[in-house]
Amino acid sequence: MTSKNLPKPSGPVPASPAGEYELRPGGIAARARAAAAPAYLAALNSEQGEAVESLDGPVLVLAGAGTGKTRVLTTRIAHILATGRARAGEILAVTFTNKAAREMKDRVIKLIGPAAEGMPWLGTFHSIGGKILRRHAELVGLKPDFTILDTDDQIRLLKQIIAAANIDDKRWPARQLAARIDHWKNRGLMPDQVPAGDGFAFADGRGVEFYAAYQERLRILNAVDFGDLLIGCLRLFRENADVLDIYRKRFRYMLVDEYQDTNVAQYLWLRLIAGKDGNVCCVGDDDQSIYGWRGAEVDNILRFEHDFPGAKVIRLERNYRSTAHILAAASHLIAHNESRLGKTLHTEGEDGEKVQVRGVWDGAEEARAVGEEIEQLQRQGHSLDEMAILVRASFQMREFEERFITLGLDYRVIGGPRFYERAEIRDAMAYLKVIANPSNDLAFERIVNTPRRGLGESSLQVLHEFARAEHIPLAEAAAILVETEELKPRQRQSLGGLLDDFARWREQSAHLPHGELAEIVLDESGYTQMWLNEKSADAPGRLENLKELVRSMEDFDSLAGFLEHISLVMDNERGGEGTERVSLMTLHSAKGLEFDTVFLPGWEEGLFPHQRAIDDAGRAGLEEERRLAYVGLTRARKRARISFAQNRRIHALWQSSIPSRFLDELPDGSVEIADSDTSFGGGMASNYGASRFDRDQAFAASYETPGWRRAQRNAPGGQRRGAGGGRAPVIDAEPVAREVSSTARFSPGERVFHQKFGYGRILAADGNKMTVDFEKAGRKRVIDSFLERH
DNA sequence: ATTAGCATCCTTTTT
DNA sequence: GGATGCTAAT
Repeated sequence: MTSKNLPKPSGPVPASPAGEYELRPGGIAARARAAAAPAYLAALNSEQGEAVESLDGPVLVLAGAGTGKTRVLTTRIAHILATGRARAGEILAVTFTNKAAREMKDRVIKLIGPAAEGMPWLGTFHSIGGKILRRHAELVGLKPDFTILDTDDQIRLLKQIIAAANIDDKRWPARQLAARIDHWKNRGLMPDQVPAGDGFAFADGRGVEFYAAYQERLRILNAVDFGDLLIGCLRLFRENADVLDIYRKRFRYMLVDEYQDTNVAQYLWLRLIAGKDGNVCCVGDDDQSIYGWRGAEVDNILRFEHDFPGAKVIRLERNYRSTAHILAAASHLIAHNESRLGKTLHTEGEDGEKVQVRGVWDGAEEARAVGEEIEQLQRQGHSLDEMAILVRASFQMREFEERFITLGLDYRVIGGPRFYERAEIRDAMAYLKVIANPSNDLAFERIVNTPRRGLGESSLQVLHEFARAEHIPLAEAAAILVETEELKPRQRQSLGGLLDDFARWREQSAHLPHGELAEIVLDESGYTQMWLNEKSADAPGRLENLKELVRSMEDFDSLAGFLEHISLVMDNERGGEGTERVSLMTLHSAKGLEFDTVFLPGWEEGLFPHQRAIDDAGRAGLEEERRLAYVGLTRARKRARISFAQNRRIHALWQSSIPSRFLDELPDGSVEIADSDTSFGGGMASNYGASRFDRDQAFAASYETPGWRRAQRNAPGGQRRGAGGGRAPVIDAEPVAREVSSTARFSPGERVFHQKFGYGRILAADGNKMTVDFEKAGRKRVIDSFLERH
């Protein structure tokens, strides 16, 4: 541990900003000066301490799972403040999510008191980017009150652009273009910087053209999308050295959380502000990089020392979360990755239980087994809050939910559609946005005919044409048009009524509390009524959400403040739940969380690792999947339970599956095979053990299931997989074209046997998909390779 | 303007 | 299997 950066134990606090900086009298700062080492430092181990105290120059903290990453980050901030090296306003601290930002702020406050309260530059990349951009909006062609579009608005805008170019948006969907543009923005590319080849990927080379048109539209609307919050800054900084200079001087210390998740644009942004040798501290874990598919560049973290010459790299390898067995399993697994900086996690804790692996017949049995185990743990006094099921794909959740409902087991789904993404919230917001800013065309368009006012496409068309010709916002165009005969009387009246409503609401907004205003608006617009009339099952929930929205508005003192906040923040926090619940979520959303017991179902080839990941990105994709497995395992403090099913229904088709290769990558000594006595005789679970551990053969090759034996029998050499069965070939790390059996192996009328459904007769064949009328199970669609002639 | 029927998609998710 | 989104029909 270095101590050169420590404040001199009893000497005066460093000069300059320190003098201006004061904590509460007699607070921690005072004690820090008095004591040899401040209390907050004493709580750290030596590596953590070094990470906190290495304040000068670039530092990369490689923080393995459960090694106290957040503690380092927050203590570092506290340390900077307490030693008077910088004031709160001189520290830039960026995170990816608002949740992480909030948590960081709370913890700093806990460490050194409310002095941290006013950290204006602690936030997400986007919120800070937005803040900077707003201050200098004119320099990049925007007005300071620009609106931030979300994905939905973005797509509607792109649809218009595609339609305007007379392109079939069926063949070239706006979603796809949005994804492309997003991708470019993630890499920090403006339309004129997109590599020539890239543009051809959309609509025969018009992608870049549309990108440019989209940016132009945004500028006219005085709007930006999420990506612009960053690349807008890039442009601002590059074109205005003086502005960049302001921030370079201001941010004496910079901290970045989850550095492995940064994309190129974020890297460039940071690099511009920090320079080559700024006091930047990036904390991350290359082994937990799981967002490559949305633009994160693992390379950023792998190349850190190269990008910031002379950077100090500190590894945090002491794990405080998991038992030795869990840690061993995770470490052994992740060691199979090639692209990594390499860390060896260790713990001083107990061995604990081994990681349990269980083979089950199908998804239903998997859910049953997990449910049973949860109930058993519950009976032993374990809290449901300390158990989680982490799935690879969200469709896997359904089976668990169904099971838990029949068991009466309380569960909560984490993730899913965010509160503010729900249609009813977005509609309500659109009303408020139009009130706050009449020239917000996208918001106006969204609600002009919601609820139905007879203002359909043709009316809107007229509005659009007029607005465009006159270069005025839609609402303004509407105000003029209602005075004319352009529209049919009914439309004219309806639109006029709406405009009058808005005028009235706008008038009221000046003196009414905005919560109350929102209520009035939702009521008088007929929006509430619209949902009351709706008889679908989710209508009551939507009304509930609207109430929640009104309630949450009361926390803000101005409508504008609320709108700004909500476009960037608003999480779907479910506050005040009293009951204990099991958590159900995807592996991705589990990052950063921890539980005593973690269930990891669905470890099957094709599902996990996911076939698409491998097809799209080959070895890199596989490695990211492996990191996901690593993230999953390291969420567990005491118990990790993995399972795989032999049969799984994917897109309404039954497929038999091969256990995940990741199972083979777990160390024997830390894994045990669960004995599952299933309704199917329980043979296979122990066979799994036998083949894997007793005979010490390549696990998959000796895996004994009826389906597997059959596949082997069918193969000419009795060895190669997939050779004769017409089934998908070995799922490999490299992209592999799926074998399609050209000839149907069965014809209608034939009698067949299926492992799961028993005997039946072929009704129809569609490629390799067979419709079979089973004697016991009824009519099912199955893949031909799971059928046997009988 | 509303709605039924049809095709198509189906990994992960934040801002 | 199911959700979603568009077309065509009323």
